[in-house]
Amino acid sequence: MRDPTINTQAIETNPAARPTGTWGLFLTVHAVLVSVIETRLKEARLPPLTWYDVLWALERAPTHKLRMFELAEEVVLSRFNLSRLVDKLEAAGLVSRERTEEDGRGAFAVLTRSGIAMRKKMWPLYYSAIDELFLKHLTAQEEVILQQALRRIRKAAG
Amino acid sequence: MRDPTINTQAIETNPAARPTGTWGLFLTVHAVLVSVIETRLKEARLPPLTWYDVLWALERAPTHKLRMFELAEEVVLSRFNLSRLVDKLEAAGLVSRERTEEDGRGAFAVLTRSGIAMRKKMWPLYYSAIDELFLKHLTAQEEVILQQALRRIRKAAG
DNA sequence: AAAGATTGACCGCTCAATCTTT
DNA sequence: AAAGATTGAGCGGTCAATCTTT
Repeated sequence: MRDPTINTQAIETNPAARPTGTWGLFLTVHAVLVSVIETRLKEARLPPLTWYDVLWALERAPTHKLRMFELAEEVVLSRFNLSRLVDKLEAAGLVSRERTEEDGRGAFAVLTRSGIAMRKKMWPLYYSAIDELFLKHLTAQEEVILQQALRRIRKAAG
Repeated sequence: MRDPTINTQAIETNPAARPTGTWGLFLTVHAVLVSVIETRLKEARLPPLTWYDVLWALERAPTHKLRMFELAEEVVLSRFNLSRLVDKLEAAGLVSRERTEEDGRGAFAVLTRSGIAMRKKMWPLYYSAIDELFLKHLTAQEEVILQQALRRIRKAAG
């Protein structure tokens, strides 16, 4: 007997279609919004979202610096090749590297003043895009529900 | 006078933080789930999500074929370089190309039997991942609310 | 000239290999 | 041997230039 939790018939005729289905919508909305935001950042001659991700992770850290492996845990967009991403931020003067004293292997990424300034410069555009494209279309109640659900999903996925 | 709709103070001290905030959670959940699903597909020696996207777009089409520009509209993940993506699917025997008769410029991407078979082969793994990682964590009511909200957001973003 | 599609060049992501220190 | 980080190779995405047909 087949697994009763899965209806094969329905599965084959009604897959995660692009326009229909909650998951399909989730993928589509993500793709569209990120694309629009990246375009706006580019038009304003500002760095991409991945840079913001790193800058903000460092700014949240107590001393504005993190070990590379700690930074990798905080950053979700492009967790790999962090070394090279930090290379670029360093070349742009937004972060600097610091070798650790206690552990010869270790390296810190440290936020510079320019880095703080850049994140603050990016934020208004980023925030207004999030607000206009995303938050404005949710009622307060919907936002609470969505946030709870997303937290649950994230926790379950590890 | 400053734009009263934007509270600069709040903005600077409470940006779209990674762990906090609905938008940050949205980004994180997307990144984590897509990553897990891609890993599972790879482990099962199945093609990536972008291929599924194309295959399913063609399968939805009445005659299992679409003009390239039509396909570009249906597909959301990687809308650009569709030519090369179709190259790969063609090399794998999952789609074939057909020149149009009425318009010498035109080209169709046509789903092959192997293409249909491959989508059907991918779907159970894909579906069970969606179910386990995403749908299972939403109540029926939450899913309805989420779907409505996402539709609204998508419509507004064009 | 404009539409439809392909190609070339560049950049970013991903993974495995490497190097250093513990 | 294992942890921390960097480097090299290859793949995939992005944009502009190109080619053909209308």
